[in-house]
Amino acid sequence: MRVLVIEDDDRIRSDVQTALEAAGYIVDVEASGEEGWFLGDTETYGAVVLDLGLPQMDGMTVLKRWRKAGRAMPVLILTARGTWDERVEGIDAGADDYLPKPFHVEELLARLRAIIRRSGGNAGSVIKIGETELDERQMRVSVRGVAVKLSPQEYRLVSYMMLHNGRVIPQQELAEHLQSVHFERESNAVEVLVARARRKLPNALIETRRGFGYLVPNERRE
Amino acid sequence: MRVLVIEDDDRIRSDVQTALEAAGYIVDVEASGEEGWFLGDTETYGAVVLDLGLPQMDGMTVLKRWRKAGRAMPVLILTARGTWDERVEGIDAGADDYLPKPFHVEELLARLRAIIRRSGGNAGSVIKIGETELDERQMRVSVRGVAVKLSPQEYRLVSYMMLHNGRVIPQQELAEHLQSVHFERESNAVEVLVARARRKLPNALIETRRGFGYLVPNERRE
DNA sequence: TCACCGCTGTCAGCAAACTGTAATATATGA
DNA sequence: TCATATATTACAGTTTGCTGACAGCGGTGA
Repeated sequence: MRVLVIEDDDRIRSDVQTALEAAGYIVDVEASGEEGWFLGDTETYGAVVLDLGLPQMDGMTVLKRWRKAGRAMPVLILTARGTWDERVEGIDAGADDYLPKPFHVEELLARLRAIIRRSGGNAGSVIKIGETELDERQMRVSVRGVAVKLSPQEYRLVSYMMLHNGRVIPQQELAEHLQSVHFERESNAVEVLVARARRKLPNALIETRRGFGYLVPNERRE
Repeated sequence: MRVLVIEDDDRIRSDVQTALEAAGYIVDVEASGEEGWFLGDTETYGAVVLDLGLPQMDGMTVLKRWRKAGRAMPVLILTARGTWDERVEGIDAGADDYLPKPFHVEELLARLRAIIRRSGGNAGSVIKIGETELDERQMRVSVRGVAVKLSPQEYRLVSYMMLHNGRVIPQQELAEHLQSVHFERESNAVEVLVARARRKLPNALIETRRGFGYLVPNERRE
C-alpha cells in the first residue's frame, strides 16, 4: 500500500515516515503543499496523511482541489489547530478522518488502517475470506489458523488484495501500490509475485481475470 | 435516513435526538446497551451513534458483536474516556469515527454526515435480468448463482448489453464499443462474439432484432 | 572479510486461452 | 422462393499468464 505524507515539520514527517514504513507501507513524503498536491493529483495512493498548516498552499486547499478533481483516496488530516469548527470544515471538505496534534503514532496507524479499510468497503479490522485471515495490526496472514510466512512484497500484495476484496484489480494498480517507482510495461514482476504468493496460500484466494487483473472474491458474511 | 442513538445519559441523549431530528433524520433512541444491540441487529439503520460507557452491555461489546455478525452500518462512537489506546481499540473494532465528550452538536452532525457519505459510496451495483446477474465490481456474470466463465471480449459485450437493457443496440455500436480496431462491414466478428456468449448464457438473454441489432429485454423490477 | 541466505526483478520458454477470418449452414422477411 | 442477415464451425496467429532458473542486492554471522 502506497501512502503520501504531506507535513512541513521535519521531525514529525520523519517520525511518521519511519512508523509507516515499519508498518509495511510504501511511503512518499513531501514538505510543501504545492508539491504534495501535485503528487496526489498525478500518482495513485492508497491513503494520504495531510497536515493543515502548510507553507504556500494550505492543506485544506490541497484537499479541496483533489476532491474537486475527483480524487477519492482516503485522507487523514493532521492539525495543531484543534478548534471544533475547523474540524467541521475539514470533514465537510472531504477528509475521512481528523487527528489533532500532538498524537501517538499508534493512533495515527489505527486511524489510517480504519480509513483504508473503509475505502475498501470493510468494517472489521480482521478480514476473513474463505480459510484465509488477514490481521492488519499484526501484519499477519493465516490459513486455517496457521500463520503463513510471507515476504514484505508478498504481504503487501495479499493485504492490498484482501482489503479490496470483491473488486477486480488491474495489474497496473497493483504495480503502482507495490513500489514507489513505476514498473515498466515489459515487466512481469506482478505475475511472478502473484505466483509466489499463491504457492503459500489456498488456490481459490486469488483469481485471475485474464485481460483485466486479479480478484479476491467477496468476503463471506456468516 | 434512520439513525439509532445509544446513550445512557438522559441529557445528552435528548439533546442529540433533538439535533438529529432537526437535521431531518428519523431517530430511534435507546439507553441500554442490550436493547440497543438488539435494535441494531434486527433493524436497518443508515448510521448509529454509540456511547462507550453503558450499563449492562459495554458499547465496545455491542459494536464488536454487530461487526462479527456482519452488520456494516457506519458507527460513530462517543466517549468521555479519551485515552488514545482506547481510541485505537475502538477504531480497530470497526468504528467509523470517534468523538470525545464533551462535543459540539455541530461537530456530531458533520461527522455523521461524513460517515454516511462514505458508506453510501460503497454501494455495489448488481444488475439482474431474468436468471442472469451482472456484478460490475467483480466483473462477473452468473446464472442462477453460478459464475459463468467469459473471455474479456465476451464480458465486455455482455456487460454493455446488460447495462443498456431494454434498448436495441446496433452491431455498429457494439463493434465500436468493443474497441475492435479493424471492423469492416465485411467482418462478422460481432456475430461470432454474440454466438460465443450465447452458448454460455440463457438463450433468452440476447435477442436478435434482424436488421437493427441485438436486444437484452428490460430488467424486471421486483 | 567472506560466505551464506532470503528477497526480488528479469528473462526465456511453454501451455492455454483468446479472437478474427473465412467457409458453410440456417433463419427471416418481402 | 429468393436475397440477405445472422449462426455456426473450424482454424490459425497472436496474446496472455504461469513457471523455473538465475543474478544482483543487502543483511548477517562466523
